[in-house]
Amino acid sequence: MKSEPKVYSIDDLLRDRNTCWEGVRNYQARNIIRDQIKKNDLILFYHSNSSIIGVAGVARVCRSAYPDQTSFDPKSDYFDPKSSPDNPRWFQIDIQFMNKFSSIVTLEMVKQDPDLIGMGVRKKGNRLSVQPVTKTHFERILQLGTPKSVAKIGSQSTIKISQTWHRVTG
DNA sequence: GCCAACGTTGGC
DNA sequence: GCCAACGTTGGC
Repeated sequence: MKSEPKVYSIDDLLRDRNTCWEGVRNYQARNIIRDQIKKNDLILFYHSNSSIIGVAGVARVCRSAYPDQTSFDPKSDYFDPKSSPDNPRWFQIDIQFMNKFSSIVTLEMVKQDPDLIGMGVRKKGNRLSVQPVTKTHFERILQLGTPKSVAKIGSQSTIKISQTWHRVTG
C-alpha cells in the first residue's frame, strides 16, 4: 500500500498504532480492497512521491473491507454523492502498525534485486495505490528491510515486530 | 518542476 | 462505443 509520507507516513502510523485506510477512489484498487484483502493480511507500507521512495515498514489488516465512511460525508474531500450507505461505492480497511524498517528498502534496491523481478512497483507507469505482493517478494523485502531481525529457526523464519517475536509460518 | 503513463469525463 | 481533453499519479 502506497502513501505519500507528507500526507501520512510510517511514523504517523507508528504514533497512531491504528488507522482507517480511506479515500481510495480508483476502481481497481477498490476491487482489491473489497475482494482480496483479508483480516490479518500483512502490508508493505510504501512511501511514494517522496525524497526517499520505497518500502518503509509493515502493517497488518485489523478490519477487512467496509463502506468508506468519508464517501458519505459532504464535508469530506473524499465525498462522493453517488455513494450511499445503502449502495456504497467505495470501501476502506483498518490497518495496524507492525514494524518500521531500520532503513527504507528503496525503489532502487527493489529494481536491482533479481529476486524481485515482476513486483508491481517496478513496472513502468505503476499507479495502483493498493496492489498484491507475492509471498516470495514479501519475504524478500523483509530480508532487505530488517536484516538483523530475520533469523532462521529450524525451517521457520521469524521476524521481529514491535518488540515482540512473531512467528511467520508456512 | 517536468513529464510519461494512466484513469476518467463527456461530447458525439 | 469512440476518443479527445483533462486531471492525477509518481518517478526523476
